[in-house]
Amino acid sequence: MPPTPRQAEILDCAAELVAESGLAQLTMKRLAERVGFTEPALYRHYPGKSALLAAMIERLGGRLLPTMEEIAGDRRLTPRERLLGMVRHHVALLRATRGLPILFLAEGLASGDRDLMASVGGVMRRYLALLGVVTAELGPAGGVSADRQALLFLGLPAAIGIQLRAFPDLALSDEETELIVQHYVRSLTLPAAPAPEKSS
Amino acid sequence: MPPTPRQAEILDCAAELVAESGLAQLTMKRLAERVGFTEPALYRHYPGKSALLAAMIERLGGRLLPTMEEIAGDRRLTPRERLLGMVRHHVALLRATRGLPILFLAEGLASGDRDLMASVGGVMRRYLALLGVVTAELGPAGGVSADRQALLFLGLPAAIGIQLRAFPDLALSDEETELIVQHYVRSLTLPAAPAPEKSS
DNA sequence: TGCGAGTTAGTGAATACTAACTCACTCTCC
DNA sequence: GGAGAGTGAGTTAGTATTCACTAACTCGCA
Repeated sequence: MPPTPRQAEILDCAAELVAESGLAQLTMKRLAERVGFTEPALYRHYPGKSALLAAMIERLGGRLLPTMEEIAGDRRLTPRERLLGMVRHHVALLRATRGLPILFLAEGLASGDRDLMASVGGVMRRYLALLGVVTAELGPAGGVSADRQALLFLGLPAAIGIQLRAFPDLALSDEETELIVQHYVRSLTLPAAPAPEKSS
Repeated sequence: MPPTPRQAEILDCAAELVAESGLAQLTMKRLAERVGFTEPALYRHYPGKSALLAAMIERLGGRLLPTMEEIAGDRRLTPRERLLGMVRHHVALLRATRGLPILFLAEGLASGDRDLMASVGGVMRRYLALLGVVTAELGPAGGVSADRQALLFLGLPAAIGIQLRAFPDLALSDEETELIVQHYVRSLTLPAAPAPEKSS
């Protein structure tokens, strides 16, 4: 069930509003104004706000997951290359959407809304599973099992997302971003690293 | 201005409520019930909700920053050891509070509330500055400048926080956590890593 | 007696959602 | 081809709920 043209227009406006001023500013009234008609008209296109949010998340997932699956399954690439490609794509999506995914996650965490967290969590779990498939090929590193390592590759996108929304003054250029992504994935996929000195 | 005993009691209950069911569930009414009296009585102790939230954040900062400063300034330790200690302490605080810091960050991001984001951002900036002091001693790594590297050490706590609140079923033991922290800091502080193969 | 710390009862604003209506457009039947 | 029914998509006006916050009171106590 792909969105109708009108639904797509609504989703576009909703994403704009959220990118501009956060999810709390996405009220049905403000969204209707942005689209250019009145509040009750929105309910002709979506049965309620949670359906609207779910559609937004599904749309984001559609921009994230298929490419992820493609990269994760590309056996011409080494596991390291695949992880690099996956993190790169995730970060690129974050930057292109001004941190939209992390805003949905933030809203889910802050509100405790079950449905919302189920939508967001569903996408994230599939993402983590894909990472886990690839880290499994690398094997455990530093005593950390493959599926725990997958969590680590969530770390950089999370940090980038936080920077985007909370510290826009620390903006990273495309080049800096690419360097950081490479440095990050490269470092975390080294076959063996020397043990650090014990801390007190 | 340390909190009065009654204020401390209120802050305790507020932290409990948030840990249990998210910041959206922290209403003045529910908080009053939890403390054991009625809503208007709260206003005898805090002039409003934002003052209450600010006090909660300041309290969290008080549990995070002094230890951070101590570790960052301990010149008996190598920079790697200091970073390890700082990340370890941050992660320990997250786990002890069931992800409280990331919930405040999430609320700030989702709500777009200026005052709240100023409180949260203030603590985070001081944290990032301390990390930056230490990464500066390490010098640039993989073409990433010292202050950009500081962002990276936000990545693991962020990932751990997300796991705590969004995927409690993936809970990490203390031992696993310590291994992950060590692996993470160790990997990201290697003096030089071989370049990864270029991805298409 | 004055004050700190509670109470009851209530206000106003914001929000998701709804009821009932209008109106243009299309399809059908003659 | 045109009258009439049905429908999709908008409108105005309103409801119920939830929230932070307040006014005005009570009560125990130094």
